[in-house]
Amino acid sequence: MNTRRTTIKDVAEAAGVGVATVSRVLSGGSASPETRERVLAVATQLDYRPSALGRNLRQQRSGGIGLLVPDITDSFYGRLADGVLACARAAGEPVILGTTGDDAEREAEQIGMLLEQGVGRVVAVPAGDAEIWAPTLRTGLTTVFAHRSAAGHGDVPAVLADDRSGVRTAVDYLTGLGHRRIAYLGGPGQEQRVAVFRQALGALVDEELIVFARGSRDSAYAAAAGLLQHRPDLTAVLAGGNLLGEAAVLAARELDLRVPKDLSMIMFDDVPWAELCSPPLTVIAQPAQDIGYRAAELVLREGGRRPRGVLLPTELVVRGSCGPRRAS
Amino acid sequence: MNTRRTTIKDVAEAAGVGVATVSRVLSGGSASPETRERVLAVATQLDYRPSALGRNLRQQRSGGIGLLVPDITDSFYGRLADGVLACARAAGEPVILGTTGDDAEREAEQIGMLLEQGVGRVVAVPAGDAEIWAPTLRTGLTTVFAHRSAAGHGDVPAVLADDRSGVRTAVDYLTGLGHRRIAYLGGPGQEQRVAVFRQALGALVDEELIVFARGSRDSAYAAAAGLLQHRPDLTAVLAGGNLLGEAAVLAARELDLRVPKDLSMIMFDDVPWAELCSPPLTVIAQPAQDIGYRAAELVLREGGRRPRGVLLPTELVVRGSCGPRRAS
DNA sequence: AAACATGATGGAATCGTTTCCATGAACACG
DNA sequence: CGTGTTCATGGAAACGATTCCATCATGTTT
Repeated sequence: MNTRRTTIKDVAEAAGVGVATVSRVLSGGSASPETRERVLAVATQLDYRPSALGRNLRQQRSGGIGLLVPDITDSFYGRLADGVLACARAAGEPVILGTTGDDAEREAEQIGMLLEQGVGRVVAVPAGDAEIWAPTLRTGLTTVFAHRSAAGHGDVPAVLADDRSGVRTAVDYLTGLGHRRIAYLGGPGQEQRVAVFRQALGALVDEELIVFARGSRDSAYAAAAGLLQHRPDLTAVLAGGNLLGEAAVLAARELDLRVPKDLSMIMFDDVPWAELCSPPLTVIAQPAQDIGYRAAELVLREGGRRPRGVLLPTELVVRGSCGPRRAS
Repeated sequence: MNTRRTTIKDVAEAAGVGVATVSRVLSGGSASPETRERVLAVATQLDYRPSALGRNLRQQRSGGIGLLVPDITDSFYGRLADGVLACARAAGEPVILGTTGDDAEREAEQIGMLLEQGVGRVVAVPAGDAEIWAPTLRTGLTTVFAHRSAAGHGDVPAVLADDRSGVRTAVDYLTGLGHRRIAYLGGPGQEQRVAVFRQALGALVDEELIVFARGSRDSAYAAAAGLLQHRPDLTAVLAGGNLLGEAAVLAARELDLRVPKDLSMIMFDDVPWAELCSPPLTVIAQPAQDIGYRAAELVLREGGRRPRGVLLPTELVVRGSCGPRRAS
């Protein structure tokens, strides 16, 4: 099969015009109505599709948008990615996906690859801190952070859920139910949430009840089990993500703790299975898909100056995993 | 900031050689040891990264691999994508992700974009049938199907879970428990599974108990609820995916059916929440991640001829959602 | 009617890389 | 010593698009 791609040259020849004219017509430049029509007709007839390769090389950027998430297996990031994809599709741009495993080094590696590919726009859930991002930002990479911003963030726009309000609501709800010893089970990059947690809890804060896991399921389970075993006196736990929540449910079951009788639970991120769980989990819903969509929108808006950031609302969804403090 | 990228020309100049030599050294061609060393030294010192843009244009393909899945939000496809990403990362190749929503038209659109980007390799969960894929295959796109092959499949290699064995095992298990009226709740592209289901069930098959949903959550719920309401005499249901399983659990709960007392359930695809569910769901586990990894491996092996396909084993994981047939 | 503004048009340069080909040096063999 | 072979090397073409710039035609103003 000798089917070479049809190039702009073929179109130009078939339409009896120069390549420059074809390019102009196709990218909306000025051209006389009759030429435009002829070129368009020939182009569709020949089924001409401009090669992104040639264009990219010429204008020194590949148009597409890079997407860096810690773990595409995590339902939250799956939904976030879906939002980015939806926006990118509307704009006709391809999305290059990479996972960082919440590891700064791996993140740097992925950024290197994106740069090599000529990608000029990135939506990222940052793993490294601002210091690590600074050099790559200086390369001219248009960046928008999603879900969390780099610690000590520079002026990179970020699309975030309103963690502050979410944590406050959760803490208020739990203290309102009479709970005093409330634990926070956190994941990578949740320093700010914890700060708010401390602040909201005030005098009740107990540093031993603040525990961090790394990104993996194993790590989450270990942290949850350790917490519950080490401090059986706690009566409520706030899990900072669906992985952490899953781990907490598992660990509680393992220790024969009854939810919500022995232990009240709130989980960040509403996932479909929260309703299937027994008891159904009370959660703080985050608009993951919106976060992705808005971030993609922001990163594509290259012309006008971008707002510093967007804060999207969270919502407490009360189901059945929280109850009054148990009599101790 | 006037920081132009360092090009191969800069390296050549700094090393006192021609650009051709630099290119050869960097891509493993022949060169004298001392030149090679000098060029390498200069390249690292200048932090030179070859631009994929130039290379791609020259060799008419973009190296990267395209990944087309119905829905990145679905845990199964998330894991599949993770496998593809892992393999691609090992090979240093970028992955362009697109979602098809199990819609042939949208799939065609995504393929068009990939072609435009010069992508020459695709791992896809096909939505359209073989007839739809034929023209794109003729363009020279190296394709590997994952999870399912296009109906009336041509000679495209495919990496599949052993559905046949999975369905048989599930049916055997349910009939062994005494069930006679067993339903299949299917999703897009599960014709082959249903065929096996019919075959395994033999004389027990009841066409009314075979129901299909489209890809969405709503559609899955509608199908499940409709099935359970219309045929309250059925005693077991086999759900063809985690979305379908979720819908079935929800619908059963809505109708106050007790699992497994009133209704036994088996779900295709083991997801983390299957264990959290109440009762924990008996499932047929599929190696989603492996499927993705192997598919990527296959699509990257361009030289040697590829095997026609790979079949990966499934496994019945017995939990608590199946019981003996209820006394009717 | 001359001068000038406007707009359509095509040739050619350009992006950064790979690869073909010619050149020249070094070396081996008869 | 001459011829042939091997090898490293650099110049230049090619890939397919965009875009600068010169050219030419047309219409407008003085």
